[in-house]
Amino acid sequence: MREIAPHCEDHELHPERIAHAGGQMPGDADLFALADFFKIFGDSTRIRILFVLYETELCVCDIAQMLGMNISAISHQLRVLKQARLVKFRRAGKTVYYSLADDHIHSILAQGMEHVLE
Amino acid sequence: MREIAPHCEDHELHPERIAHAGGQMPGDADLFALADFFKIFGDSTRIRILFVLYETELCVCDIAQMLGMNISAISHQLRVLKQARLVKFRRAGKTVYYSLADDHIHSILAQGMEHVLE
DNA sequence: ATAACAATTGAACAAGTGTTCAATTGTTTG
DNA sequence: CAAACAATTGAACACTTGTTCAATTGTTAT
Repeated sequence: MREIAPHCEDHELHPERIAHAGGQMPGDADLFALADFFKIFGDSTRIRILFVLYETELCVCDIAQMLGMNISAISHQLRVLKQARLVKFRRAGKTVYYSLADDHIHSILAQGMEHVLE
Repeated sequence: MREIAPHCEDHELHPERIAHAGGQMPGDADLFALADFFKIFGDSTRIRILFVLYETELCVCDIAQMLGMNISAISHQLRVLKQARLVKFRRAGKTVYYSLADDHIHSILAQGMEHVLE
């Protein structure tokens, strides 16, 4: 028997505010999707990968060298970024070139960085 | 003796691209700060808290009730949001009211949600 | 001062996550 | 076909993180 929010069970403290806040909220599914979306950006390795791809496409090897990490680690993170559709790729012979998926990603990175720098 | 990016040590694959990509990159400190910033949004409980606060201020008890979680869990997450300056608060007697720190937070949430919904 | 209530805090636990190492896939060249 | 190289994958590990429970702080009212 698990107790949840025990203090407020009987007397809602601010029912009118709760009604207002809950009025036009996104659904739970969308909220979870949003958290998952931000989660991708919440890792320094992935952020650094996204920024080295900000202006040009690069192969896995290039990225690994620029970040001073081994290729396997980069490849694992590229897979995450790929699945989240933040990067796209094209194969040219043995080499695979990665780049940002679309301009939306640029603007999200830019806005986030703007907030951090202020 | 740890090996890093073993394949590309001698022959950089795309030195001109690397120079281009690394040209006007943010410094490492800013990149790590940005990752930490996004990390805050990357949890469904925190995202839901931010959204119930989107239009109105609420006390801890209200939030706990709306999210169906106990007060302690909410309070812990509010501390994280407080430290990251995503929410502000005011005390009124025994009750503490939380609200979004500034309009910047609204726009980041809105832009993120817009991306998820498309 | 004592009681009651909102909220915070700390410790502990379970669950999730990023990196490494080794092995494997896919592609090109001799 | 075999060798070489870019990249991917899986398993294991250490590390981080969110929630819970219990105890504590801060405020108000009797």
